[in-house]
Amino acid sequence: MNEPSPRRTYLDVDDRRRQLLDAAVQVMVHDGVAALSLRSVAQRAGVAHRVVSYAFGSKGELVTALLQRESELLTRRLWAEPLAPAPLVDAVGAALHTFVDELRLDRVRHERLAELTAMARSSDALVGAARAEIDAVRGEIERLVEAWAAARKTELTVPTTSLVAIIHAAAEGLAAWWLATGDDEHVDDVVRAFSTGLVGLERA
Amino acid sequence: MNEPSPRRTYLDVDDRRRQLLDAAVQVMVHDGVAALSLRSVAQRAGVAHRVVSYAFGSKGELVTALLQRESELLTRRLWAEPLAPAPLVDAVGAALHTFVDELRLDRVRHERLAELTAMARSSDALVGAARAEIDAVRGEIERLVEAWAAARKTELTVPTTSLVAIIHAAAEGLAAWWLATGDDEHVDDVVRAFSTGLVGLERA
DNA sequence: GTCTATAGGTCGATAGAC
DNA sequence: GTCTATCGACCTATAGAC
Repeated sequence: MNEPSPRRTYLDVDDRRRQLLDAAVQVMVHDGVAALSLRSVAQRAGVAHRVVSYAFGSKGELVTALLQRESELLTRRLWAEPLAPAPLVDAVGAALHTFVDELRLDRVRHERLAELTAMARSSDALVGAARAEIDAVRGEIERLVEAWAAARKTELTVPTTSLVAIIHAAAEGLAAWWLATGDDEHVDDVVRAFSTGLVGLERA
Repeated sequence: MNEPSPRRTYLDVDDRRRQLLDAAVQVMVHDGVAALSLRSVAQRAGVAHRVVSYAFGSKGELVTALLQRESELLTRRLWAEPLAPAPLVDAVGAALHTFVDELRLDRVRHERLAELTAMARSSDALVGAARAEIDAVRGEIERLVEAWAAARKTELTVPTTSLVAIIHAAAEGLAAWWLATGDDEHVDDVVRAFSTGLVGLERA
């Protein structure tokens, strides 16, 4: 019944952390953020729960690391594609479509990250990480916009920060609305409206 | 130290529930969703924690009732103003400004409701309530759009459901983006872009 | 008011890497 | 032999249920 030789596997702390974060993501996706605990993560990873304490020091550190890694990874994925060197309206419209497609590929995971982020905002210990996530998103969008502007060689009629804020808000809206409703039927309408809102922001 | 006469106050179950939900809102706003417990709510209301069990049966029922009441109340508040009988772009732009103003009046409370809703989506017991919240929002927007259309006597170039989805997504975006960033400086830009996206949806 | 389950945190011992 | 990572056991606080 019992294993003949318990054969411990020894990992470097950094590797162990990565492995445990993978396990944490699985727990979160499968059973929800509320199910995250030292024990559930340890069980999923096949180690004693003490190992999680050892690797992260405390649950707070685990959640902080999880939020950081997930938000960075998923944010990068969502904004991986460069903006096409086309008129602003078309470029952003295409980007928003790509954005939704990316959400679709890992719907539950994005949903759970949203939950984790919402939770983080009301926690003194995590509010910093939530703030960093938002800054990272803004940064990614800014990067895309600047690359696009350089390729297009046209001028904006508004400051870059305004355009970034608009695209950011549109993306948040798309994410929140689609994750909540799953309304595939109206995605095109919403994307079209959001991109149409950009007319006049680029000087011909 | 103790009150001389403990003078119990007896309340009808419905009144007691209302009072406890008020207390729950206070706990949630003051200490976050994670701090919600039978005991914290009871303490805030000044009753024995057993009373909360009696009134709601279980914590799940308490949270369900809380989510229902909060989402209905706040949704109604956000969409209380009728759409002005003006061109669609202007009417929706004004509505979105009102929407943000309303968010501002009770920022933390809206933030916490968002957290509660995100949590509800991954809970089998609460997903129904979360779904109902979304339907209620859609219903409110639909009501406003229909009243506006009746007053304007113009036609839409898209189905009503499309316009509702667009406004809904815009509102979600505004809420998520503004609650996350608190970026008052760019609210006007975002609202302008979102309403500009509606050009052409109304037949002149 | 009490019981119990859960979960975070900690200690001593040990297996395995170097 | 020493150091690091691992494990199981234990303690305590919290919170839901009865």
